[in-house]
Amino acid sequence: MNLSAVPHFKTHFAELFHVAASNITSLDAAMRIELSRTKQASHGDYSCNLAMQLAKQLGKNPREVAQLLIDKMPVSPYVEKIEVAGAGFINLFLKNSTKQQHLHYVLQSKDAFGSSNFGQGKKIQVEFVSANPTGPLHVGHGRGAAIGASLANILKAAGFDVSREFYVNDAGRQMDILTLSTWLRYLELNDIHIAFPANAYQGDYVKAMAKLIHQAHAQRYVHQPDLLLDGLPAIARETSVDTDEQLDQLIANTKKILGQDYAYIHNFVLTEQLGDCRNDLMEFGVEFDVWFSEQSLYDNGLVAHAIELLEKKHHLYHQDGATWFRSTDFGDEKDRVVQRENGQFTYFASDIAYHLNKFERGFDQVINIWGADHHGYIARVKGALRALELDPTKLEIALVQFAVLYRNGKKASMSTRSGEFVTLRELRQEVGKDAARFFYVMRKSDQHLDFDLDLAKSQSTDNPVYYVQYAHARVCSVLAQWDGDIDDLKDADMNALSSPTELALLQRIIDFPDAIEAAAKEYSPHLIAFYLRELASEFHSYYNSTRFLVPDISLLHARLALVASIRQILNNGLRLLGVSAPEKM
RNA sequence: GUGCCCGUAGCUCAAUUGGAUAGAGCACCAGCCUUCUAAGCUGGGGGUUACAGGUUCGAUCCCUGUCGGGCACGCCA
Repeated sequence: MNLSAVPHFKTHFAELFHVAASNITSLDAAMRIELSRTKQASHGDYSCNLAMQLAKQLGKNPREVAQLLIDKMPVSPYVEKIEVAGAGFINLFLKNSTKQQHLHYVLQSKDAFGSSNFGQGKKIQVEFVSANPTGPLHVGHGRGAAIGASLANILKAAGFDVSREFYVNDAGRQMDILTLSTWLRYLELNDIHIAFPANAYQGDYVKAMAKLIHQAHAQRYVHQPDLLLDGLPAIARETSVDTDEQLDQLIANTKKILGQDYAYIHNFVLTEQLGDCRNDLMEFGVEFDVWFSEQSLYDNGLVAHAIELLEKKHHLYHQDGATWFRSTDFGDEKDRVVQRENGQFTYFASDIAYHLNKFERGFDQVINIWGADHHGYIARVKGALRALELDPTKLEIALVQFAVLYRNGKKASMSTRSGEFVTLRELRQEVGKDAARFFYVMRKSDQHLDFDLDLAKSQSTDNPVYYVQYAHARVCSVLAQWDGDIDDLKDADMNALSSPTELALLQRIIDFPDAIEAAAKEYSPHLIAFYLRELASEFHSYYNSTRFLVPDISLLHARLALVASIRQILNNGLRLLGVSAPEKM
């Protein structure tokens, strides 16, 4: 059996309604025929509001239109009955046998059940995390990582051709500050002490990198530290530097003193931090197809190229020695500098080049997952795309709100400038990968997340991760005690699965591909977390009410086919979220 | 001050993007282990969807205003 053979009831019914409606009137091309799942069993399994939408156009009351549609509808092999209800809803009831037969598809599709061709192989890029490689990832990056990775999995399952990308900010001033910080720590190891700037990187990881350089090269990079304070006020000799201008002066001096060796240290710290970041993410179950270097945009002349393009299209002007992009022509609040008075391009300039490059790589859709604090950049980036005559609707920017950690019911400190912040690694060590991944995507991503550390660690009914995993482990335990071949269940007679609980579970199983499709369409991984919780809940209830290992072989096989299917879906769903599905707990 | 996002049960959050009687989980109360994992289940109370208008067959969702909260407003990245 191939996947396309799995019936998709919503599209099936939509097609039937389309035929019916076409027989009655000419359909507006913009009109979408939508099927929705009902909330109450008395309303059947699916309902359609098409009659209410057509009522005005036809000049008839909605219930009348509904009946007309039903009369003109081709017969469906899956439907038990169709009813008009309420204000003009059309409710469809699936045959029990239709629901029961669906288990065959689950057991045969296995890992692929839930996947679809919704995305039609369209090329889609998801760019996420993209943290400055200047220190360890913190818990804020963790949420972006979890959401991005889950979304990429979901999109892939929904039939998109997905590319995961990490944009490495390896070109900017922050990297210079890290290089300076590391060199100063290195000098300290050589007994040369210069007051450490307050606004440089304070973390212990900087000292660790300095130590590595010292161990490998001893005094090789000491040079002439007495020139370091040139151009700085005398006070800088006693107290630490703390303004941006002074820090920039220190960086300039360092570059002069180190000459060729500056590149070595710069490259060393970049490699170290990037490696650490990659490792951290890998342990978190997050991997990328492309690590895209900002520096490469400069090296290949793409930044200059992008700015030239804007110039040619007359969207730039020069003022106060700087070059400005007239983004107010494209809906931004104010114009933005792309090239500074000192000749350096701004971060925005490289970002324009980066997005131009993304579009030139031929993606049908590009998704940026950004921290919510970046929302002010959306207008200018989209504005730049329009200025370059690119389609801004191809770029979707998904904002992720911050996660706030709670311990003992109180806010846990998030980040301070002293370098003392909660890292993603610490979070993983405290609550584990599974809980962290699940908690991060439990809420809609554009909502604030209260991350309860105690709850994430607790091995109790309250913890939604354990709740879902426990359902999986329970099925495994039952199947292990049965000790038969699961492949035999594919041929089981499912007619015995006719209790309300069982039929509800079967419908829930049928819904899984729709849940993935909705999550893909809305860029909303939390829908998968909610779906899994509901499936687990219905399973636990079933488990407590019904015995599976019964003497009647036919009944036994039918029930085991059902719980084996549930296990398969729990497994598939948890995999999308990067959460393990343990066989024992 | 200006712009964007948000306001749903005591708490944390959903609600198929305009559909039917707004749903879950905590917490609270009362029950269920001699039986496939009690990390589980069953039942119960709890709401003027911040407030006031408007749009229509129909609004938590769309529009306007008010109140309250978050974020952003650099030739930083």
